[in-house]
Amino acid sequence: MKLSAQEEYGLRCLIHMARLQEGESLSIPEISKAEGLSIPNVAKLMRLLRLGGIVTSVRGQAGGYTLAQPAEQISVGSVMDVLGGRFFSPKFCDRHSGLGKVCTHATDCALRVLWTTVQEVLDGVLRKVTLKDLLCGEHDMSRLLEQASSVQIQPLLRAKMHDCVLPPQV
Amino acid sequence: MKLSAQEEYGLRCLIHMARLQEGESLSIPEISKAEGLSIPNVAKLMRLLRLGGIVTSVRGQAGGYTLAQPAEQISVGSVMDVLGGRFFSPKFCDRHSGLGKVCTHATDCALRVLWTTVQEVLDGVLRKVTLKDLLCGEHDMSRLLEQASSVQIQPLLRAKMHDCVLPPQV
DNA sequence: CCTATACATTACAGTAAGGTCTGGTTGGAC
DNA sequence: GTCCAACCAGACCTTACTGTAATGTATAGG
Repeated sequence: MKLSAQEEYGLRCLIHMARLQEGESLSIPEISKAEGLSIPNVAKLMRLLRLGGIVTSVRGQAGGYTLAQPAEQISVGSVMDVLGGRFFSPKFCDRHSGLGKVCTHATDCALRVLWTTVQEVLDGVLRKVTLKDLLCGEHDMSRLLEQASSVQIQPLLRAKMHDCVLPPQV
Repeated sequence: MKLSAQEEYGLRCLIHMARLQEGESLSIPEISKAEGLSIPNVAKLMRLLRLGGIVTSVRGQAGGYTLAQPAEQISVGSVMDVLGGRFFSPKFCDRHSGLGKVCTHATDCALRVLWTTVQEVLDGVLRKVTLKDLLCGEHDMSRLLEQASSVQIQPLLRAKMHDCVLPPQV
């Protein structure tokens, strides 16, 4: 449950692109120089982001990368999904059932509810912060986060609970 | 930023131990059987938890593991720290400065504020949930999480901001 | 004592992720 | 048409994570 290098570096590259004016673009060497990352590494990150639909590229001598949408419409959450996957995906329980085919707690799992909630809380914060928000300084950033961090996820959880058919408690 | 197998499996083992009565203990083979994990893997997980101070062990024929504290005093957050490390540790920026010695954004980094906030939000949820809470069913769990997920972290953030000496905005 | 049981420790193999390197393709400039 | 900058793609290497194996050590019971 650690922040990964790809997530950090990829977002840093995007921050530079969010500063561009209409019609401008950035090449891989330019991003590399600005961020202090190797050219091959930037190329890989930008490819990932292109495949994820976050940026678009133009080839050729005057080519480069631009954001696929305006900076204020790209959330940090959507970028994180592309760069590092989700904290708790639906496939997680299938892939971690231990030696048996199904998890011991398959029918009634308090952990699963916990992880789902954590995922919702994360989404609540990360989907409210856009690339444009990251352009301001630390100080302005903190103001935005005060709002985003007090997420109300009760309705989401309730809906989820209704889908669960619970066995009788022993 | 994914939930790791160690975090999931380790917590599952602890859930079984939280069900023990005073004076009882669980051996590695017992945990292994209950969770459907291999004996060596359980041994590795329990060793980690012992080194982290979460459980205590007794050797010998009548040995086994017990929780180091009552289940209601062990938070999921403290267990996660032992099993998978923290989401955003202070060392992160040092280790991900790119090719240069210091990060390009060292002086004023909106990302750093974002990650710090995410860490606070995670702690807000995970430190409020204890092993004892995980013993109940999914339904009861969701009630607890409704409270824990509406965290107020503003005071924490404000304090953090005061420590930052910000350069003048351009 | 001696033995069976159970934890402790170290080393190792398989797998996935992060980064690098190389050759290929595209497209504008001259 | 030729050249070159820049993107594109895949293979490759290094590192960390995950799970396994084997050996050592401590305690209870006969």
